[in-house]
Amino acid sequence: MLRAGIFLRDIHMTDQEFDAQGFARGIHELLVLAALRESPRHGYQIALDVEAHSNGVFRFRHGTLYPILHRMEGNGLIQGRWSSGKGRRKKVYSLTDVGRRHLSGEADRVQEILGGLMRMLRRAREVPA
Amino acid sequence: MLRAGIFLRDIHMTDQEFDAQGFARGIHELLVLAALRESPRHGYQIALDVEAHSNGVFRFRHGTLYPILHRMEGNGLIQGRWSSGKGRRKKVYSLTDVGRRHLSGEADRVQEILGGLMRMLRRAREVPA
DNA sequence: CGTGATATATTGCTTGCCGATACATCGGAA
DNA sequence: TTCCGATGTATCGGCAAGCAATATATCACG
Repeated sequence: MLRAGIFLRDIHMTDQEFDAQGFARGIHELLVLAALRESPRHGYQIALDVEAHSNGVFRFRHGTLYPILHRMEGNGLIQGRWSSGKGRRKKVYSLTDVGRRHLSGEADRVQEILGGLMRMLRRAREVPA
Repeated sequence: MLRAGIFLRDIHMTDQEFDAQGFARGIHELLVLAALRESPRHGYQIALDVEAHSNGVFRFRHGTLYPILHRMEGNGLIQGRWSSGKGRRKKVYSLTDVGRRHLSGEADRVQEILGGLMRMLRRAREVPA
């Protein structure tokens, strides 16, 4: 595959590479991390939060959210504790230090990719009739 | 799941919904459509184009690209013709009318989703130390 | 007492990317 | 001449992951 490209000067600006498979996963993880940014929340609450804050564009299905939470807990990005209070049992997740760092790091990374997509879309918008 | 949300006024602005599975696929298809926007191209050329125009951020693997092209041809988004000239055999793809409409439609749709992600990331950027 | 919201969890189906592999042609270097 | 890398298209199999369906349980309200 061609390695060079048109914009040789900028080629070292970013060695980010787009991983299509990881991207969707990354978005979901980012949504979770962002939801936990300010304060700990339990799973169901995260789902409601994300949906509300995104005007319903982003929505977690239960079969999606919980496996993600478990995976992220396994990765050490978040930490869950069963709430000791009375009422329904709920597992409250909070950001770990790793998760916090990951949030800002990935935010930069993804934003750069989104920027590239935006540029691409702007060009695509100029479709000849 | 909660249907309402904080921004009731805007709720009808977009009934776009984020489909994580379809997103990665959609991005790839969008890249192909955008590459064919101006003139027909064959597969290998599309891969080089996308890679060059994106500073190497977006890159098609062969095992990814060709199945996608076949799928899109099956969907009627693009149309392929084997080049009749001499030299290596190559299949030249061009946008169909459906593909052209799909390009502008999806471009709008995706841009709106990207906008939402951007906003989310900006908020995530303000991570408390 | 039943329904719907809250709350967490698992299983299995399906989809899709991508590494590996295969096959073929062409130009240039050794 | 011979070999290698780039060009060019194609398929298969492994693996990851979302998500519908399903199960379980508590609580508020009518």
